[in-house]
Amino acid sequence: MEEPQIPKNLRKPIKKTIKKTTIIQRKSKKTSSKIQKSHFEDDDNDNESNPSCSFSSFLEKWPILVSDFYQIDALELAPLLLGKYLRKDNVVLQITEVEAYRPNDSACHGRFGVTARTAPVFGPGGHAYVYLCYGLHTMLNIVADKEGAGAAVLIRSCAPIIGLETIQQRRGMVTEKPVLLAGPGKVGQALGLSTEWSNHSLFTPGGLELLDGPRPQHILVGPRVGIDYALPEHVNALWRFAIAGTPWISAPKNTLRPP
DNA sequence: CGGATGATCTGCT
DNA sequence: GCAGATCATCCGT
Repeated sequence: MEEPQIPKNLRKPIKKTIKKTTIIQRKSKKTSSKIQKSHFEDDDNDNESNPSCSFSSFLEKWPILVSDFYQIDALELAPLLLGKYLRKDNVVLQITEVEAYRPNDSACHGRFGVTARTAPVFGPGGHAYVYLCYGLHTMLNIVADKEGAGAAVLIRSCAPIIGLETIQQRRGMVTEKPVLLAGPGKVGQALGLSTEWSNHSLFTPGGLELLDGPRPQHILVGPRVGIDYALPEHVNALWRFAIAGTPWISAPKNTLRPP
């Protein structure tokens, strides 16, 4: 699988990148310990904070989720995905913000039926649905529910867990701030996804995998982003979910509230 | 910090 | 043709 090129308008002049590096690296040491704190129930997890803790012990602690996990309504699956880990080779991201898209949902890509692009949405749960947005952003969804249902969960934001340098390289910026991974297009870019990853199985070892993860203590809900074309009942539905307290949330944040 | 804008391609409202 | 589950940059406060 080839590494997708960074689109021209998303590239930065080399001068600026270097300049930023020095500024950001100074700040990052302070913030990193703060970010790790206590948005999760079992906080004995030393994998993220202890650099000497090996990659393999992380993988031992958080096994790949099985196919059965996904065979439920997208509205039920979406909040369950918060805190789980996305892994592709040496990069691991933790899911912090998602949106559910469902059958008979005027905002869902499946609303016109099966097309070449949306076919994976109608497949069995547990596969990726990756599509190109605005011609340049790759958006990662996780297909939900039984075969034929037509439901998926959009991954809107993640926190970087392992492989920060690879993530920064793919994103074309050296920072640990939310601008690195808060937004669905950024997640796709950080994972190095192209539309060729659409329909990839997430429960089969190799390639892109979804691992179990800690359960968030508190969850926020809100209306979904960027679906003004949909019916009012779907525009207003509170089908966006995020981990309470995490900085890894896309805009707008002020529409999120406790359930 | 907020609003406007261009990039770039897919499927059809 | 055109709008779209977006993002980074530019220019104004």
